[in-house]
Amino acid sequence: MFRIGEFSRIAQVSGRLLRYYDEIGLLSPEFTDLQTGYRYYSAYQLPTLNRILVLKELGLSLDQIRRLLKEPTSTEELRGMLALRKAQIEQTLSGEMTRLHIVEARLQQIETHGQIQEPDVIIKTVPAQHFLSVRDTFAGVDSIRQLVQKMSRVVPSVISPGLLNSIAIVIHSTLFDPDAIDADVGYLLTAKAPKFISLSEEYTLMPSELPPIQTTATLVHVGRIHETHRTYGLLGTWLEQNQWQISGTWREVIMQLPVVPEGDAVIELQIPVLKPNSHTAASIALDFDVT
Amino acid sequence: MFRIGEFSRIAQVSGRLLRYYDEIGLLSPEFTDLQTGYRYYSAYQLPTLNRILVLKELGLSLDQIRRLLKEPTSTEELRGMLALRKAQIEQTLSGEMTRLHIVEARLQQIETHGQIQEPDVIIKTVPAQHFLSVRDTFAGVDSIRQLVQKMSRVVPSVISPGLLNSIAIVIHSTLFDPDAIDADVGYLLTAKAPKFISLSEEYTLMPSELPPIQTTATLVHVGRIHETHRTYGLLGTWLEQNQWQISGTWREVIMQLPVVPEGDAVIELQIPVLKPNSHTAASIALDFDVT
DNA sequence: TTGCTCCTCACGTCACGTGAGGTGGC
DNA sequence: TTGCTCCTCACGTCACGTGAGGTGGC
Repeated sequence: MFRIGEFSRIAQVSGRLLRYYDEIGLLSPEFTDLQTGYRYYSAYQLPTLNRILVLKELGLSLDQIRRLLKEPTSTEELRGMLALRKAQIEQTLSGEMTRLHIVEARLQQIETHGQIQEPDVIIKTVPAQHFLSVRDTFAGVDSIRQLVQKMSRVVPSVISPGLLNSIAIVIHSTLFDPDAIDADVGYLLTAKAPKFISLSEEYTLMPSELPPIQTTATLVHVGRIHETHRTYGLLGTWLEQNQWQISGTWREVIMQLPVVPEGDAVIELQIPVLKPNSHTAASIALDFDVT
Repeated sequence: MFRIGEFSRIAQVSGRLLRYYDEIGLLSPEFTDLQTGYRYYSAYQLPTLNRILVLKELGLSLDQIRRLLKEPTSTEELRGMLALRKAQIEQTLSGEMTRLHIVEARLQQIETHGQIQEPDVIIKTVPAQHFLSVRDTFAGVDSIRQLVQKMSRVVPSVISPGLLNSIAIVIHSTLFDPDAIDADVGYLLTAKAPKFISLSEEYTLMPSELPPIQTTATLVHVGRIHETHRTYGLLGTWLEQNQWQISGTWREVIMQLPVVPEGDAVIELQIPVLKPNSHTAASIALDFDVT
């Protein structure tokens, strides 16, 4: 019989760990003195402790380990647990790989440019949204800007402001011709628009539903409305470097119009993307050996 | 100005997260109504939030991120943080790889043998230890066993039992010849032995210090003392499969002598090992792409 | 006025590490 | 008797998630 200190030294674990395992019923000492509370472990418990440590190393939770030790556990069940665990490891592996790539890219950039100027691109999912917009082929970025300004003045007085979210632009042109931009310009809504709205003789806002996008890369532009091209450039370069494929209709969500006449707007640029297939984590694991 | 709900929807994070970031001073709303406690965020805070999310994605802690955002942070400092982070990622990567290998091996074994019988090998470090032992060339495993029995009867009456740890055997023979085993047999001690001790006319226990071992593979044998060969076999096979290299003098630590005459002993087998070089995590990262 | 949104506690997560303050064992 | 070991709380870790119970805003 060993007291906790000896047993912990033999197994090279902390006493606290042994007490904790006792507390959660994972490994209790063979005998506990009820008077003093002293725990006494037997050498025959060492294999069990070692099994626990090995399974923990594999990344199983203490709860899973307890179940493995308690019941005789069918082979099927074990296979299931291991397969699940394998999938988990592969996931974290692939996540860590991505992270490593990005960290390395940033380090690289510091070396070459001595500067830190990576754009904060966020990949996210956007849900379906109600939209109330005008579609037209605009003669330039500036005419879009003028329409946006006009809407922001007129629409809130026509529609209950509680229904209105941000102003958004959906760009349909696939080739970017600065003199002929096919786009929808309008308001994102919190609920379905009841009907169309005439803004002027020229423009009528029509209700529609924007489809959801599974993965879209977003980058926030802070600056003049008509000067988003630089930010688009950053976003495009980033996508290329991180091997994303552009896949659908671009959107711009205007979070904030300029507060003072020539001030900064805040616009979220959204470009739908896809990740092209490549190696799986499993195929890589085969030729990987640890240092 | 957005209330917390809107802002959280725009950025696709939970309200709780925003409140938490406010609480820890990472990102506070531009304005807080002191009467109601309502938080109001500005669109101009979106880029900051996105920067936080990106840095978090890289695996930096919120504390590191706060420091990055607060001070203008020198390039040097950032380089340091990223380099540290890179090393961390490579470490977890290599750890996960090992885990994946082991999980896969176990799954493989279930497929082929339908059984689970992997030995619970533990890699650990053993510290330097005081030793009091007899060195001899023994004519067989059984004569070692007899000496061990004799010591366990005689020594505790000669030396204060508080000084004694387990009985251990250090095997010097490099080639295993069952009829001529060069070994030290004796007691591990809790403190330096004051002097040598005569056990009989034939044997005198001499004090020494066993050197520490950085990495040693251990496996616990439960069974007859002289039947450790099967357990050695398991340990050897495991080492081979996991590509460890055997590197030094083997040891056996007897945790428990048989309680009844032909009963089971508990013996920890220790084989010093080294990991031969192979790919580094970095070199692998190069040809890895994520699904 | 009725929902909806926001607020502040406060506990839970996971596997222990780290004291504090007190007692048993040789 | 003096150290050394062991004991039981109980808080801390990290980054929030998840209610509970109550209130502001339109």
